[in-house]
Amino acid sequence: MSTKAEKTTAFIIETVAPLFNKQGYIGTSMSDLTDATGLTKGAIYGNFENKEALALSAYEYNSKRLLAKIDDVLAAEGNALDKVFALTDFYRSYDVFTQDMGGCPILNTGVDAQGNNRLLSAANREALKEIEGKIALVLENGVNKKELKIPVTPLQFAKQMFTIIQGAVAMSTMTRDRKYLINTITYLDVLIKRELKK
Amino acid sequence: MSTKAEKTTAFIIETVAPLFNKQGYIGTSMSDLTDATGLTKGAIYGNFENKEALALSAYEYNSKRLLAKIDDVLAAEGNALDKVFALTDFYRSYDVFTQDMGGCPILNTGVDAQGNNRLLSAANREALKEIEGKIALVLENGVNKKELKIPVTPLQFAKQMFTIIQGAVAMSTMTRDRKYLINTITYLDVLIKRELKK
DNA sequence: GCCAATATATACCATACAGTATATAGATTT
DNA sequence: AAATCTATATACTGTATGGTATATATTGGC
Repeated sequence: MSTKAEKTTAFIIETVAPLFNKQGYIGTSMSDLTDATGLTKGAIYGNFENKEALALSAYEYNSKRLLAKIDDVLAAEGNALDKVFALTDFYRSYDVFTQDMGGCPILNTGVDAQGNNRLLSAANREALKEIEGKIALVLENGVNKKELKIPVTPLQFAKQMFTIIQGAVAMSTMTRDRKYLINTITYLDVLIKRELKK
Repeated sequence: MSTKAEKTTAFIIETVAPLFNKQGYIGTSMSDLTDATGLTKGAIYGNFENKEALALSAYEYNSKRLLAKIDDVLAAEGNALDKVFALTDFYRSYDVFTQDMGGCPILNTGVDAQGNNRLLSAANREALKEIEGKIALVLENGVNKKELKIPVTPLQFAKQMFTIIQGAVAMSTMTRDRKYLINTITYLDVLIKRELKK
């Protein structure tokens, strides 16, 4: 159990993840990484095969943090509707949550990797799918327990919800104005109440 | 009137705009540009001060194309509601419109330039503001002519609408699935009918 | 069709890039 | 504590980068 290497591996990932997220894959150079970590190329290449492998690990680190948080939020007390509102509540201050990640990993990597990195792009699509699945599951359970009614399939509603949320994330990211998050989530809550009320 | 230079300047911008849009500012190298245009660095640097100035021109070219199209769409026959639906209709097949641009310039540049290029980022925010303004103006005219009622200010409603639209653009871009566009716009039309009906 | 002005191509710079081979330091085992 | 194994630092590749100085076409005015 080589604890030393595992620790530095983890340290590198944690330190480097926000950089990749903020600056993109190509926009982040190896010297950015050595500067940020205080380590040398030797250390980094000793722990990762190449820049792409590190970027992928960094993305997985970010997306797993987000997914874990969403799990946590969706595990809120109460019925399915309470869980859904716990989620919208989380996204209301999503900018705060993603601050030390360097922004929304889904949006940033999803757009950045699009034309530049197939692996990252695929990992991003996977993460997206997982989030939609988690939301859909809550809705499905709610339907089964007759806590709510949905006009479409749970997955479809989840996709619709998440699209609106991600729109708010995109707009507040691009304009650097958190009002987009706040106002859109407020409106989304109204919509959810209208649509899901039993 | 040096027609020659003006022509090549325009040619360079047109040829290069989709590349910058697809690959991002840093992700697009000067050799990408010489390859795509068939010109040499001498020709490019003879027409543009540097890479950044060219990228900015390319972005302006794309965003102006989009803004002109939006103007065109919002000039549709009929009352304000007809114009709004002409807009949602345009966005329903937005992926087709942006195909030869290399994707949505607002989203791509908005996210890419965020951490890498202040000028591009500012230009993008400006374009965003203009789009919102155009939509808001249509709504305002509709209110004045008593063609529709809005529960909030025209600008606020425009921002809300555009956030949902941009969410659909972001999701369909990241997943490469145009259903996000189609389904979200369909739902948005329902919402608009509900909210704006006089 | 010649000449001046302009526009493009060529050849070159310094620097930054991702990546590697090897040396040194640090930890682990006995 | 010695020896061994592992992890990090150093020094170095070759290549690509954005940018420039200068040479060569190409153009438009007369």
